Amino acid sequence: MSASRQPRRVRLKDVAEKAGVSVGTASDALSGRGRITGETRQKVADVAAELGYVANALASGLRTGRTRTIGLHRQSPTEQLDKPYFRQFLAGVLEVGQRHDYDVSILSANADMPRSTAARVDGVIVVDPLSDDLRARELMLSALPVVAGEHLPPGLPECEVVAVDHRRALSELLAPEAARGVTRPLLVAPDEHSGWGNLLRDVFDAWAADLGAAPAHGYVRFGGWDDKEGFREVLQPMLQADEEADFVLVSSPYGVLAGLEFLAEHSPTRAVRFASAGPDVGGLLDHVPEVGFVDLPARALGAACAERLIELLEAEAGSARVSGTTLIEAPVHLPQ
Amino acid sequence: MSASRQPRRVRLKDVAEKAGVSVGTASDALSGRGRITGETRQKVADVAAELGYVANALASGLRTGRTRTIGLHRQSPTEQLDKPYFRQFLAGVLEVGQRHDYDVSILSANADMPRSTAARVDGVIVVDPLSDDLRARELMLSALPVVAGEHLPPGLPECEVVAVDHRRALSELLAPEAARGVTRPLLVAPDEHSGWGNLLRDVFDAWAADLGAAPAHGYVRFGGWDDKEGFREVLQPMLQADEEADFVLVSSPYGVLAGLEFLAEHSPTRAVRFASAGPDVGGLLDHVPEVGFVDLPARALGAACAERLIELLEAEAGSARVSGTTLIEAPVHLPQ
DNA sequence: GTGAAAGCGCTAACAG
DNA sequence: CTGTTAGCGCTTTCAC
Repeated sequence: MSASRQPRRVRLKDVAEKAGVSVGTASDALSGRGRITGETRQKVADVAAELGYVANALASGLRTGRTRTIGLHRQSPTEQLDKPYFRQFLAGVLEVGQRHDYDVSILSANADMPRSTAARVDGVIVVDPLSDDLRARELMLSALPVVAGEHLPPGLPECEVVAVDHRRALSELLAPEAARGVTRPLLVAPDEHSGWGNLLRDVFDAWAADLGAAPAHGYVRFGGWDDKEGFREVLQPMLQADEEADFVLVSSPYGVLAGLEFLAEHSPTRAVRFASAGPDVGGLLDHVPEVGFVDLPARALGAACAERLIELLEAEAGSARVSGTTLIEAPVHLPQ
Repeated sequence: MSASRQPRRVRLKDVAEKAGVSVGTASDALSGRGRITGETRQKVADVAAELGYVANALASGLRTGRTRTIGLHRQSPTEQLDKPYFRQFLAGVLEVGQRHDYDVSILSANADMPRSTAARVDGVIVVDPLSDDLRARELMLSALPVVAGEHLPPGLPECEVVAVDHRRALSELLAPEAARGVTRPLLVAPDEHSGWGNLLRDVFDAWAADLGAAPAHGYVRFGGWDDKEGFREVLQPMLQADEEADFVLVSSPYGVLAGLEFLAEHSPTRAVRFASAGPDVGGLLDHVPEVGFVDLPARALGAACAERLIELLEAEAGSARVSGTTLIEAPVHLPQ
C-alpha cells in the first residue's frame, strides 16, 4: 500500500474553478437551490460529473447541522439481529434510508458507554419503545426528532408514532372465534412496559366484555418472543387452574406451540383454541391451520418509520406539528 | 413538539471558557495529546463532564479527515440480512465497532445510485469479495483502506485479507474420509468468481491427488447458500452420470440435504458420504451425524475484519505495510 | 505549558 | 442571477 492516505479529493472549489464560477454559485447549482440557474447549472453539473465530484458530507453537515444519518435504537441491538422481527424492521429502514440517501446507524444500547460518536444522527427510530428503557427515554427527551416503531407505553414522553393497526387486525382475528362461542378467554402478552402488550389487553378485554366473558391475563417479558419455555411456564398454570378456559391469544407463535404441546401431553381431549397476535416467522404455524394469527409486517413497519422520520426531517421549519400516530395494516390469517 | 430544533449543544468553546482556558488547550486536554497538561487537564475534564460535553464528530472529522465510521459492503445488502452468515458477520462487525467507538454503515450496493453520502467512511470491509462485483473492485481501487472478509478471487486488486483457515479446517474434515477410502470424490462449490470456491477446489484436488483419486467439480452461484434446488440441479446429474462417485463435498448444508434427498428418492441403497464446507445454520445437519462439516464462524470473522480494519486506521502514518492475510480458525464437526 | 489564529469544505447571508 | 464573505466546531501549527 502506498503511504499517502487520500489522493486529494476533488472539492467544490475545484469544480467551481473549472466551470468558471464561484463556489457559492457552484454550491447551489448542484443542489438546485433557490436562485435558479439557467445553463450555468448544466455546466457546473457537467464539470462535477467529469471530475467525479462528490460532496464532503462532513463539511456540509457541519454547516447545515444535519448529517443525513438516522439512528436506530433497540435494547442490546447486537443480539437482536437474530430476531427475525428486528432484522426485517432493520431491512425496511435500510431500504428507505438508502432510497432517500440516508445512512442508518445502529445505536449502541449500552447507555454506560460514552459515545463520543453521539449526535451524529439527525433523528432516531426507537423500535418497540419500552417504558423501562432508560436510553429510549433519554432519546425522547432529547431535542432529536424521534419516531417510535409501535405504540408508546404509558410513562414515556410523547413522540411521533408509527404502529401496526393492532385494533383492526385483532378484531378481524377475534371475530370468527367469538362466532364459535368463547366462555373463558386467556391472553398471554408482554407486560405493562410495552405499549403493544397494553393495547392487546385493551382490545382483548373489550372483545371479551362484548361476549360477556371474563378474560384472564398472563404476562411474559417483552424480548422473549421465541422463548417457548417461557410461554409454557405462564400458560401451563393458567390452563391447569382454569378448566373452563377455551380460547387463548398469545403474543407469539411460540406461545401457541407451547400451549399446544402442553395440551397434547396433559389433556389431549380438551378443546382449546389458540391464536397468535405476534410476529410470525415463516411457516411456524403453517402446520396448524386451525390457529389464526396476525403476521406483524416488520419490514413494512420499519420502512414506514424511516419514511415518517425522513419526512419530519425534511419538513424543515419546525412546523409546530403535534406528535401523531400513523397506522399500517397487518395481514391476518384466519383459522381454517 | 416545540419549534426549536436543537437546544444549543455545548461546544468545546463553552467548556474552555468555563474552565478558564483556551479552546486549543481544552482540545488537547481532553484528547490527552502531546503537550502534557498537569492539572489543567483534570480541570477541563471535570468541566466537560459537568456540562455534558460531547465532541461534534462532524467538526473534528472535517478537520482530521477521519469519521470514525467503517463501511460494510456486500452485494444487495438489504436482502442479505436474511442470510444467517451475513447477519452474524454484521453482528461481529457491530460488536467490535461499538467497542472501539466506530459507527458501522452498511453501504448501498447499487452502484448506479449516486451516493452523496460517499466517503463518509474511513475504511471498508468487503464481505466475500467476488471478482465480478464492480463496486467491490471500485472500493479496492480507491484510496480507502479495505479489508476483505474471505480470500480474494483472482482478478481483484490486492488488499488486506481476513479469512477462515479453510485449508486447515478442510484437511481436518477430509482426513477421516480418506481413511474410509474414497475412489471418486465430487465437489460442488461456488464458481471461479469466489476466492473461497477456488480455495476449496485447490485443497480438494490436492487431497484427491494424494489419494490417487480423480475429483469432479460442480459449480453453484455464490449467493445461493440456501438454494437447495440449485444444489440438486447440479448434484443430480453428477451423481447420475458417475456411478462410482462415493464422496461429495458441498459448500452448504443445503447441498448435503439436496444430495441426501436425491439418493433417498432414486438409489436408496447407494453408499455416498457427504460433507459440508459452508456456513452451517443451527441444527440443519444435527439429524445426520454421519455428515461432517465445517462451521464457518461468521461472527468471529466479522469481528476480526473490523478489528483489523480499525487497527489499520489507527496505525496512522501509512506505515508502508504490505497487504497481508490474517487467518482465523473454524470449528470442524467430524462425522460420527 | 498555553493562547491565538488559520483553516478543513461547505452553505447561507449579503451585496452587487 | 452571481460573487464575496463569514462562519459551522474542531484540531493544529506557530508564537509566546
